[in-house]
Amino acid sequence: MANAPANARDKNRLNADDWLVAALDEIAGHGVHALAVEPLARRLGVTKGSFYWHFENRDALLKGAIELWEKQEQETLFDVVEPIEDPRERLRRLFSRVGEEMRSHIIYGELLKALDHELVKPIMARVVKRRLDFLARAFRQIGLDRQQSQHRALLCYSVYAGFLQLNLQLGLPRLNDHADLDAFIDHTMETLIPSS
Amino acid sequence: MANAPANARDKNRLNADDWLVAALDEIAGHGVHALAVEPLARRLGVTKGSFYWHFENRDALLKGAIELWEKQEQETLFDVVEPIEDPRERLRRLFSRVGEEMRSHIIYGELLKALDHELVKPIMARVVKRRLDFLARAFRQIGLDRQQSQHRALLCYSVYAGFLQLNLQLGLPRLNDHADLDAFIDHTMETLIPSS
DNA sequence: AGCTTTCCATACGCATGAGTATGGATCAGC
DNA sequence: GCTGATCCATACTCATGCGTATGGAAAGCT
Repeated sequence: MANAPANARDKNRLNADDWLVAALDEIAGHGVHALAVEPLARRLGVTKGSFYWHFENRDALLKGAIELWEKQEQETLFDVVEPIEDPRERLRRLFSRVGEEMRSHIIYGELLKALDHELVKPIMARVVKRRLDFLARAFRQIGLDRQQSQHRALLCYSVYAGFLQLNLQLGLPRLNDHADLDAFIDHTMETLIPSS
Repeated sequence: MANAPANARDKNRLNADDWLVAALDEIAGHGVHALAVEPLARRLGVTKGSFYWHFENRDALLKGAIELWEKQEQETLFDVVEPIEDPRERLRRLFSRVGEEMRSHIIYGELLKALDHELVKPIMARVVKRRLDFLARAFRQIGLDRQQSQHRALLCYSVYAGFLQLNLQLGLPRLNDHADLDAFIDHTMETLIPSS
């Protein structure tokens, strides 16, 4: 009875969550296609025998890892930004998040690159839809009409997705130090968030 | 003497260019990581023996394919857009290209997803730099200062890169038909290209 | 103490893909 | 019509990764 106490690490044995966390590390470090059970087992100091006790197969690990990320993401990001009443301030807070919580952005960037995977696509589809709706709602509150709000939301989110790829993979020209990154984010907010 | 007449297909034997074209097809269809010589050989109706005659290894094929794409891309896109004098019109022409020449965009999107590959990164780095400079130059001519031009260029290019991922992989909500896509592109141009 | 559940190691089989070695077939040129 | 270059098939080796089968050790319960 009672759900397993999650990350217990009783003696030095593993549970499913340990594998999920390690899987997210691997995704963050080398991408979805690099997520393989044997290398992961080596990193955890065990063998495949352990893995196939906790999971049905590799896809189950991948699915669990992504859903864990989705859960953490929704808690640590939207539950903080959502309650802000002023829509402009809410958007600004959201934009400035790009310079923080790197791990989550990195994982998202890797998931974006794996959208062709049949397991990743549906999960990401609902994540993207939720975020687009969130953005569109804010622009709606600012005063844009329905169509403009949806377009502006997609525009903003495209910036986010594209910037992640360009900035994380290539070390974008001149954006190494934090000051320039902040300047760029400011420019982006001024351009994409209507002021009047 | 004289360079081999490229795509000659003399009898029914292959040359290096045939492999490069097929490689780009494979990249466009299933991404860089799916580019493998044995499946490609099957698709071409030959065996690996043929491949290793024309190429040193898989990396050579990948490198050649990307550079072929880069060459075609630079010819068919920038040589057409570059000569337009009015910077705003030049940018608009560039933006509207997103709805055309899908194959090239698809390949670019796949290359974006493979930026972690050591062979892809340097090539894409120079492609991105060239395009960012191109964009920044246009904004400079419109009247933005140096910093603003660079920021706006990066902003535009992030939109491009991100939109590719979202639109090509997920079938973005509501943007199925061409009319909505055009409307979104119009919205993007109005937002990102200064009017006065 | 004995039994059961939980977690993991070992040792398989199977598939895919890279790369090599070698010989056969075909075509050009003399 | 012989020769050499070109293009490709066949047949390997090697490495990696998935998934399974099975037994063993440790922990918990009774």
